Amino acid sequence: MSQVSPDAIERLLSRRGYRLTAPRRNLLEVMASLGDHFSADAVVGAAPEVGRATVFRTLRLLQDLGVVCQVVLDDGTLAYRLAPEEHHHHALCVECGSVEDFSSPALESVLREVEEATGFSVEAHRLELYGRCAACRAASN
Amino acid sequence: MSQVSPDAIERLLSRRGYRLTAPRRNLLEVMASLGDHFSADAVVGAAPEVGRATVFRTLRLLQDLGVVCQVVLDDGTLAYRLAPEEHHHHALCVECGSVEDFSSPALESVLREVEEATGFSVEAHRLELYGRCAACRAASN
DNA sequence: CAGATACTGACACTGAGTCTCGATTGCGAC
DNA sequence: GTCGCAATCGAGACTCAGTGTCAGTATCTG
Ligand SMILES: [Mn+2]
Ligand SMILES: [Mn+2]
Ligand SMILES: [Zn+2]
Ligand SMILES: [Zn+2]
Repeated sequence: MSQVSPDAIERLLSRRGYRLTAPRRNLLEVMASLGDHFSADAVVGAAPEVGRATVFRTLRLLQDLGVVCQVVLDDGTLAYRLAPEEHHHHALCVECGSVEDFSSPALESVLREVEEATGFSVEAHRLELYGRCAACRAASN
Repeated sequence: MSQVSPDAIERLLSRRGYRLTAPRRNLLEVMASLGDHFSADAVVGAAPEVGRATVFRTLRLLQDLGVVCQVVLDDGTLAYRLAPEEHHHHALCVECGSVEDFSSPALESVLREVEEATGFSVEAHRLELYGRCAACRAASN
């Protein structure tokens, strides 16, 4: 469940047969510097040397590799996030804007119950929580 | 958990002090005719007499009233849906494209456990399932 | 170090949603 | 009924997100 370093991602890229290009290295650094989630255009803005199309291509590639995931904000817009390769969900703080990953075996097993009850076979799912993080709650006690 | 009729929504609008205008009536009919979920532009296309801005304004109003909800498709794009006012989630069939609502008390109680374990206080959440519906599974047995 | 080809960047394009502002219109008051 | 006026509307320009094309460039393999 730990953060993936740009370095490790570079190794993953070449291991999978993708080329290690300057734009890709560049974008990995930028994303790591942008905090816990970022919009596509924030990346574009922070990497002026890299073309727009390349930013979107790279975002998609990294999603396919499982090291970038989408975050659905409360208004429905999408953000992106360097994320652990494992399955996880997001808890978004509406006060400070932070995103935390979490996973819950109990939750996954409830989904299996839903499958049995409804006949729907779940191949993938997405769960986002919106609320206030522990730090913000402590602060405004 | 039942479908909300255009008529009932019209009554809801005036009860809340909103005007019953021709564009609003028109859009409610159109949405009811568009099936279980639809894009904003599908509504625009199906209601040529109504201005684009009004379509988006009306979508937002109906979301605020709780009779339209967002559906996050598997690629992250948003669709809309005339939906029950109660809290619910979506099961999207990747084969036939249908959307079904469901709710699960067990799931909600797991979220309360997550709250206690993490200190994050959940004010809202969003869960979408992607898979194959019972009908499609039966068909391609 | 050369060649095949994966990758890039400029640019034009689509789709989704917002904003402004002058023109309409629904509806409560009379 | 009709009057007044705030609520609403429509046109259109604008922003932001993402895609497709295509000629040029750079990476990796041999
Ligand atoms: Mn899960
Ligand atoms: Mn729920
Ligand atoms: Zn917070
Ligand atoms: Zn189906």
